[in-house]
Amino acid sequence: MVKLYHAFYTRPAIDVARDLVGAILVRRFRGRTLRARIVETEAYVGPHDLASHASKGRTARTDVMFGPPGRAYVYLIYGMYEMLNVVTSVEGDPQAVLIRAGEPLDGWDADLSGPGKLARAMKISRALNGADLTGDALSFAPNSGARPRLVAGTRVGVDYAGDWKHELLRFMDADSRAVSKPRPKVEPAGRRSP
DNA sequence: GCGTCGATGGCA
DNA sequence: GCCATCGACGCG
Repeated sequence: MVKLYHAFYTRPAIDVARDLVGAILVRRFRGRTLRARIVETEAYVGPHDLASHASKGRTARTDVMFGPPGRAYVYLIYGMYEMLNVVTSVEGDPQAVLIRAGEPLDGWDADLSGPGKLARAMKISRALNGADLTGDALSFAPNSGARPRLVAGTRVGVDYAGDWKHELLRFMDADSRAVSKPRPKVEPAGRRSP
């Protein structure tokens, strides 16, 4: 299967975030392969982005974000959920894309409609923090089907981020039902219940 | 359908 | 003390 390589990740997080919607996440775990079609992402665009962990500076946790692109940044949140991110841009410029939701492939039945649920179901934990995404355990394959109809929204759970909370840096496949819970407040044009 | 709340641990 | 979350629960 075709794999995305370093050139794909060596770009601004906003571009990578948009291009990852529709791409395939491939996880190899104990001899099995789990695949999912990504339907929702968020971009964290640099140290000046107050919603980004990198705005706190380089620490033990955020160290991977400051390293080379094309690696996984996985952290624990709320004491029980792991979040999968992809490091982008160039070394020294901490940008990343959060993988928020996906649809299981190959007849696999799973609920991947949220970043915590996706990571748990795909056996992604902090053990993969820093993992090279061109490697065997975790990788992405390009979108091979029709390009998804993209919609943008504000990022979830970043009310503390000042003006940055209003930025439209969340990208979703408008036609997927697996998009995570806080749905964008978008009314379909020309239709309303009586 | 929507608002509220608690779980649970690492981090600054 | 705060989280880039989730599921359970109460409501009417």
